[in-house]
Amino acid sequence: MKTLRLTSTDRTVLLDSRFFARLPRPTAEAILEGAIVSTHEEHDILFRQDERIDDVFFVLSGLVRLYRLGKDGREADIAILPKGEIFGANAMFLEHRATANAQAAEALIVARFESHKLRQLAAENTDVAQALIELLCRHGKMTEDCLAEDRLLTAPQRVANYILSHCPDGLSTFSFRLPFQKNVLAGKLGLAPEALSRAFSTLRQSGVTVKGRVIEIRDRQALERF
Amino acid sequence: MKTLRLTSTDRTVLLDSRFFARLPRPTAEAILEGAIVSTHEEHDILFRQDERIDDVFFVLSGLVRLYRLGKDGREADIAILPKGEIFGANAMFLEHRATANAQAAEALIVARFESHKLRQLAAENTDVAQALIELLCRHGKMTEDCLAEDRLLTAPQRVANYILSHCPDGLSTFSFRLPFQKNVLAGKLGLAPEALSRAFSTLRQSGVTVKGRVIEIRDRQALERF
DNA sequence: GATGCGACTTGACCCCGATCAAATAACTTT
DNA sequence: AAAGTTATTTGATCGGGGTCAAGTCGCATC
Repeated sequence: MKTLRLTSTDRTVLLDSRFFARLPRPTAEAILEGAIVSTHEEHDILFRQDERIDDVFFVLSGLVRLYRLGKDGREADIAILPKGEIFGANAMFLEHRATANAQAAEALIVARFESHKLRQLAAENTDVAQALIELLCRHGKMTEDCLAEDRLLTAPQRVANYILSHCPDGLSTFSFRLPFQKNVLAGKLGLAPEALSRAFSTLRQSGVTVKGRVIEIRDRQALERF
Repeated sequence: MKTLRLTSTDRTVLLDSRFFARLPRPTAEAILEGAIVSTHEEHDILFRQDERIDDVFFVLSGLVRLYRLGKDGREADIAILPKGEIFGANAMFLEHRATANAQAAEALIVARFESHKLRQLAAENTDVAQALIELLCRHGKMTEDCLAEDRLLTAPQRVANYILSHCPDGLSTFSFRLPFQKNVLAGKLGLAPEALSRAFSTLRQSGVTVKGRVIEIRDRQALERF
């Protein structure tokens, strides 16, 4: 891990992100003040479940995987965070204890902000508080979605859903590139890699073609029916 | 459904709840102003997923079940809310759309507050905003816990966990009464009722006795090992 | 374009938990 | 307390997905 200071492109990524974009510019700048940037290799651990953390993290580039560990060492992904996402914010209000492990799912650059400072700001400034509230609502809803998918959908259905979530409305045929390794996608969907693979081959009969990381859809309706 | 006004015991339940207790009394009172109370029969639906809701709800007595519906009509519980819990708050910040169905899991009394008013208050008053933030963090963590349990634990392990969460530290032998029907517990744990029943009989060999709603533990350690 | 390694797929097998059906227990009502 | 519900348990069966073991593919490197 190497630590650096914010570059000007970093600032752009930050200020354009959902969280900061809704804040008045000076407020956002105030938070950026004192931010530290660090780079990490794939598989590096940023922090562990139940560990004390005193920073809030922001993904400048790369991918973070949040996961919990079972007693037997098995891992359950809680969330996959791409560029522009914040994590570790909930720890601020939960005794500063991380609720999950955070790992770089690929080469990664993060910015970190002192959480006591951010928390202080949230306590004084309603804009910051609002931004946090919206962040937490969005994350909460995503976790709920995940839980419901796990309980209601089979593997092929989850994959179909995932694909559809990347397919703009209206288009019936469509193709895109997976934003990460199938490995990671499997974890995100709560599946073993083998199960993801099998799900893709099941979906072949509904017009889904997989070539490396590129997914092609021939028939949106068929997927929706699945 | 019948609608009433707040009784004085209602006020006590509200003001003693985690959400309101952390607010300055006058602020709390301001929110209670204009609250409406309604009673519901078991199985009544309070609102449906994606429906517009303009209130935040508070459980005065009874039990609420939040669940999502699958395309095939199957249901997945997102949360079970006992007396003192708030729900529907996240909708305030998500276009006023409910993220799940809400149903009375037993005879129920709820208070409701106009969400635009509460939201307004949160935007002006940092105490209210803080209270909301903490609420959302707690709920978020609970959903995460649920997701991780689903992915990491077998049915008997989830049940063992649930029992342990009701067993004060230190005690090795212990007994308590389930706060709701096994039916509801099954849903909360993401199990079919039959699976819950079988889980209980599996745990019998680890010193768990079930008589109606009463659960008795002979050996805490055995449960923890499970 | 050959080589090599890691990512992905496929096959075989098995276990957990869903589902359906039926029996039993626990409550309500009367 | 008897009758009728409604909850819960138990049995039997089945399917989805996890795991382990081979392959095979894709991609980077030279």
